[in-house]
Amino acid sequence: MRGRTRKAPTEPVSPGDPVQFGPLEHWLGFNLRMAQAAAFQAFSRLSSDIGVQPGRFATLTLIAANPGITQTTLSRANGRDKSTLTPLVSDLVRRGLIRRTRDRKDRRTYRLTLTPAGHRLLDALTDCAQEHERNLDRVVGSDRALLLRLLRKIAAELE
Amino acid sequence: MRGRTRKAPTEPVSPGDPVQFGPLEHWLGFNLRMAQAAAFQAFSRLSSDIGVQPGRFATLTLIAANPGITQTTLSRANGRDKSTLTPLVSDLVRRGLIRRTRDRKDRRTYRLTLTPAGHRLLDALTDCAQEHERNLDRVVGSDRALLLRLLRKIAAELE
DNA sequence: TATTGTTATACTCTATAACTATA
DNA sequence: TATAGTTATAGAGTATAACAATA
Repeated sequence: MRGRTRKAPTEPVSPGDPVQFGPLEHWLGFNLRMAQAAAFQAFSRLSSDIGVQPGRFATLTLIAANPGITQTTLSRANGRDKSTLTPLVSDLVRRGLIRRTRDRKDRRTYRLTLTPAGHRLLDALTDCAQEHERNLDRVVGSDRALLLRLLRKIAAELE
Repeated sequence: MRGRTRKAPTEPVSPGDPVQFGPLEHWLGFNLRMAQAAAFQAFSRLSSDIGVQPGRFATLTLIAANPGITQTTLSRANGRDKSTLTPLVSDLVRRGLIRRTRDRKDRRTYRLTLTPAGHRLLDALTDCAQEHERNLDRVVGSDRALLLRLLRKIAAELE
């Protein structure tokens, strides 16, 4: 098996030479990574003047869709440890985008909601996301629904 | 537009409650990220006993497919700065997986090749990747070719 | 005892800028 | 001057473990 994709050692690859991607080219895993990276960068460019990193977008959207959500629930919803949320939440509070209020019944938990400023910023980010989606639609055309279904299936079944 | 996805503030979301994903659910960008993360984690699990991080895989494959490639060419091939390659290459050399040899004509550049141990390790990783691809194939079924084409198109056209 | 959130710490991946050695 | 690679440094993003407050 070894050597399948090797060029002869007498043809070293120099800057400017075309690069062979070998078996990577045919793998879904690799192309999923490349497509995701390209899409994320494109969205970052679109939202660069909003003043909040694109990584905050999902967090703000989840708080908007689940007002009063707790930090632990929120961290589970996007599959990260609760400790990763502490600095993120502090940052969003400091910017005046979200509000943390203690639960009356259970004084261990905080309830998260968006402030009016948070809603305005999320609306701006959502506009970017819609423009981004229109760009993606232009690329995938009529296969959009199928692509969405396949991506969801991958996320669900590879748990 | 604001409030489209908000629940009434009288129903706070507690741990255990179902979480609303709001508009995220319908966006290709978000689902691309979720699918990629799930696929990467699945591959990490499969390759966990090989003793090299899955992120090294693309680097090793590119060196195998382009023996004698220089660090600058390699860094461009996967879209990262050349400085990010220095510690990565040092690590792979220290593990005896790749060889760095100075070019005779241009003594500024190094030529990278896999060692026999590097080829053996890449073969093992490739076996994992093939198993991973079979798992993905089982998820996407007969839509594999279309999915691959769409992912490539996204990566290419969103540059 | 168990859970919520915080803190301390560390690791990966990435970037920019200034540097060296060669060209 | 320009290029290949290194170094120093920094910033996201993530994780684990130990902890305080509360249940």
